[in-house]
Amino acid sequence: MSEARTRFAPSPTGYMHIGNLRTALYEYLVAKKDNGTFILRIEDTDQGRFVEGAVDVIYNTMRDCGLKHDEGPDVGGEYGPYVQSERMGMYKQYAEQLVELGGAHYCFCDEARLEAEREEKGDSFKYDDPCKYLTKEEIQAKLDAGEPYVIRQNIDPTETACFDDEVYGHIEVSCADLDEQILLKSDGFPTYNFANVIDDHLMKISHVVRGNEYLSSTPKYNLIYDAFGWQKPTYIHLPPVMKDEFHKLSKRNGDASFQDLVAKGYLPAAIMNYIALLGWSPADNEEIFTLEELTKKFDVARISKSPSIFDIEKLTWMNGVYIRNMEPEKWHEMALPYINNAVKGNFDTHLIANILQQRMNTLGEIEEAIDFFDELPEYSTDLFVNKKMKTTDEVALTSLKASKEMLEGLTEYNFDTLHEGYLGLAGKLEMKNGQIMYPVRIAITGKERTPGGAVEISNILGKEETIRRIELAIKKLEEKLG
RNA sequence: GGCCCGUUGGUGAAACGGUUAACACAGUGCCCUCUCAAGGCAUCAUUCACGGGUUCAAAUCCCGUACGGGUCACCA
Repeated sequence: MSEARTRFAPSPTGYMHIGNLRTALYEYLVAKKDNGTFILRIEDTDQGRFVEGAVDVIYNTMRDCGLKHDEGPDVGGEYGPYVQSERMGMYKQYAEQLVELGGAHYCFCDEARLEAEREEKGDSFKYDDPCKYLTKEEIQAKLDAGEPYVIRQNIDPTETACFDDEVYGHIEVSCADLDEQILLKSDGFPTYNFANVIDDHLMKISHVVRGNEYLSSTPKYNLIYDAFGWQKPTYIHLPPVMKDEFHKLSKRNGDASFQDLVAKGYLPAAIMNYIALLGWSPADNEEIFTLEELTKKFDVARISKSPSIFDIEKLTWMNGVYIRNMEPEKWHEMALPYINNAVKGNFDTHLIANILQQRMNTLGEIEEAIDFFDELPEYSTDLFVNKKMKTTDEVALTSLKASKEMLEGLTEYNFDTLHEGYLGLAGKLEMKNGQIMYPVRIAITGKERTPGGAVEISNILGKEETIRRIELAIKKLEEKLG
């Protein structure tokens, strides 16, 4: 048996849905698990939806996610072209061949009339095409007369169609419930379903991995494979990714796409890790893994059948795990643009990155967290009063004055001397650490909550600025206390 | 409406006839602590949509019901 070949076949719409991306991931995993081939095929035949630059979005997303395809429009391969619009000429002959083989027939019915009939009969409409019963001569005559036609699938209503899905198991339907759908349109181009079957066959796709909305049309696909005498692929249908109990995740509803998440400061690796867990679970309890580890762990048998709801909270947590696990240098590099955006002053960005790494869940949280460095925000002296820290205005004033003095006396100004200095003060004044540190931190940041404490932030701000801000706070408190 | 699929806590989920129904996120409480995080500990489903059945034994098998989703285009 040859290796697995899977394909990801997105339409270039300009963004990547999370659900689509998960499908791509699973397709990649199914192939790679087996040392197989992962193929990218662009399905761009929906002219109405054509968007400039959309194909690049697909390439970029896949590259960012580490989903490297082995064959595709940009990398080539022996089963091209990999862009559907470049394949349009090749389907007609297959449709005609299918007619020869008895799997389809010419249909000359008027589209408008059919539409009206459909309208009239409503939901229960099932078309019994009179053209099926045309004789060979009648058909030839119409063809010769240049009558417009479509090619429609033949389905014997007395048969039963079944297949075994790797996820959903045995599926069986009566052919009487299946529509004889159009395979080749009157313009000579294929319908999506037909093109799919032909492309998958020609590209030797061994495992068709796709959303479960295709579950009910799969028997029809199989009938086509059978009529051609082609080998049917293994089917792996996936449960949908939902936004809530009732709705699928979709861009139409304004739900987050991959690009949106990245823009909010989520890491591609974390996104991939998270979505791998939507509809699949590992045999052990590990939840954090690289694509490579995932490839080893992945097992189609553990894909679930029921829909799963996309939970941004868990993704956020997981993204934080990725940030915390990062090499400090790497994190600095990644956070730098955000830091530079929020802080223009001449501060040590490595130190800033350090205090952020243990606290940020997304890159998007950075700017707000460090907005006090450039300029001390307006703040109320009420902040100095904190019950848990056992601080009052008076306590704050005392410790700030002492801190100022201590700072001015420092010859070496770094984390260690600051730490020692502030703690020494607490000892000397017989105050709790918090009674010194808390007021100082408020004074130098003007914020109730900050990444990092008094020592860390004093160190980053530098001696002069720290003292200046403390003096300001002293003045404020003295004014207040009279 | 016909057909197909699904249903374990707020969320992702494990369990594949016998467990006190894992684990993770979120929540709650405590600890640690110079704030916030991070980290540590604890807590959070007498119950697996509901009703029958099979079995010594059912979340797990069978049948119904309810609810939800999908699909029935010369769209992809």
